[in-house]
Amino acid sequence: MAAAAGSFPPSPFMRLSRYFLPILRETPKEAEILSHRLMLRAGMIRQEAAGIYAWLPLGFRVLQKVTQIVREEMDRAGAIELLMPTLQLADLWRESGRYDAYGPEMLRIKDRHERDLLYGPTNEDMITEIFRAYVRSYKELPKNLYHIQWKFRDEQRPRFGVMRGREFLMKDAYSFDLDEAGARRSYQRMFVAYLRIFARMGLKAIPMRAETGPIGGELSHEFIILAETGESGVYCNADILDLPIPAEDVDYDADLEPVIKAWTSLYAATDDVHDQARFERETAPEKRLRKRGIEVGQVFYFGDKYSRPMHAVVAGPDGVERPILGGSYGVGVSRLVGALIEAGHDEAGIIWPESVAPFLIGIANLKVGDPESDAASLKIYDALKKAGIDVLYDDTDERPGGKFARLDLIGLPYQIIVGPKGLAEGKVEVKTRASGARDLITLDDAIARFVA
RNA sequence: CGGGGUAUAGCGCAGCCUGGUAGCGCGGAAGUUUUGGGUACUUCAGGUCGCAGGUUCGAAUCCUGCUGCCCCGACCA
Repeated sequence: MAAAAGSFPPSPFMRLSRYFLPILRETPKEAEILSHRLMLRAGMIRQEAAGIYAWLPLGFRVLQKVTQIVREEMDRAGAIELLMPTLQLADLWRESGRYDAYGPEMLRIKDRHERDLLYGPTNEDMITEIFRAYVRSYKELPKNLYHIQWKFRDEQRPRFGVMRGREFLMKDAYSFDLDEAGARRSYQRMFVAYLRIFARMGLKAIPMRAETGPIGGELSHEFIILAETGESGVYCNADILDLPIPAEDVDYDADLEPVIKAWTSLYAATDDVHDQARFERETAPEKRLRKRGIEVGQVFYFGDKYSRPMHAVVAGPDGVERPILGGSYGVGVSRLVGALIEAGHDEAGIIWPESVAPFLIGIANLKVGDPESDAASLKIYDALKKAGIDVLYDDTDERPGGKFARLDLIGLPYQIIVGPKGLAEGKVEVKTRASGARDLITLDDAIARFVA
C-alpha cells in the first residue's frame, strides 16, 4: 500500500479494520441510564460483575485522557503524584479507628496467613502513615500528595454503569499543613485546580456547599455538573455558570482568596444541605436555578482527624510537636467518563469534547477498494497522524450508512467523509459532530483545518 | 439491606400457562446485489434453555433450593 511505503505508515491499530471496537446495535436491557447505554453500545466498557467493568479500548482512551487532564492540573497546582497500593493492611485502619467504623461497604480480605486486608475505598490512613514516617519538621510543609488509583466500595446497589460502580478510578490528593491558615491555602489551591480540571473537559462544574462532618467549618465543597439525569437536586444562582475560570498561568502561590470568594459567595447547594429561605434571600427570583446534578469531585478539610490518632506530628518553629492539619481532595475519574456523556449526547450517540475524545477525528472511507477513495483517505490520515492528531480511520468494507451511524455513536468531534461523489470535484466532507455542520471542501483544506 | 422482577445463541426477545426433536429479529461467516445516512435476497455457523436437586416414560416448560443480574427504596464519589 502507498501508506506503508511512506515515512509515516499509519499505526495499524488506528485503522478500524484492525481495531477492537465492539459496537452494539441494540441496547442491552440492563442499562437504564443514558451514559451507561451509550458506553455499552459504543463498545467502551463491558460489565464483568455488578458495578465492575472492563474498559475496552475506546473507553480506556477516554479514561486516559481524563486522567491526564487531572494529572496536569494537579501538578500545576503543586501536588506531587505517587502511587499507593489497592490492598491495605487492616491494622492501619484499626489504628485510625476506621476499620470498625466503615461498615460493609469495605471489602475485607484475608491472605494465606489469615491476615486481615482490605481493598482500599480511600487512602487517608495510608498517606498519613507514609507522611509521618518521613516528615518531622515544619520546614517540609506544606505538602500535597496525590495518586490516581482504583478503589473499591462494596455498594449495596451499584447502578448507572461507571457512574456508581463498586470498583472505580479516583484521584485522591492529601494536603499537609502546620496551621489552619496554611491548610486553608492548600484547600484553596485544590479548589482552583478543580475549577480548571472540569473546565478543560468542557464541563461547567459548580462548587457547592457540602456537609462538613464533625470538623465543621466551611471548608467542604462538592463539585457538581448539571445534567438532567443527575442523582441529586441542586439549587444555585444562575450567574455562577458565567464566572471566569482561572487561567492556565494562575499563580498558586498568590492569594487565591478573591477567586474562592467569587465562586462561593453566590448561592449553590445540593438538596441535602439546601436552605430555601436563604436561597430566596440571597438570589433574585430570575436567577434561581433548580436543576439536577452529578457530583464529580469534592474538596474537604478534616484537620487532625487522622494525624492525631496516628501521631503524624511535625515540630514547629517553636520546637513543639503538633499533629499536621490535613485535607483530602477527590475526583471521580471513571465516574467523570459517564458524567461527560450525560452532559454531551444526542439521539445519535455521544458527543465528546475535544479534550477527552478518544480520537479527535474519524475518517470514513465510503468506498474502500476504490483507488481514489483509498488514496485520498490515506493522504488525509497520514497528514493528520504526522501532525500528532489522534485519528481513527474507518477502512472497513461496510455500507456508508453503517459508518455514519457508528461514527455518530462513538462521538468523535469531527468526521472526514471521503467518497467518490465528493472526490469527483476533489472534495471531501468535514462534519462537526456537535453541531452537525457539514462542509464540502478540498482535501488540502480539510487537512489545513486541523493541521496548524 | 427491604420490596419487586428476571435468567432461552454475541445483543434484543418468543416458547413455559396446557411437559413430547429449541425458535424469531439483529449481529457473525460465505455469496449475489447494492453503494453518500444502518440495501435486498440466498446459504451457513452458533444454545448441555443460570446452577443443583426433585416429579415424570420424557422437563426450557411443573416443584424445591441456590446463584447472578436488573428496577424501586434506604445508602453513597
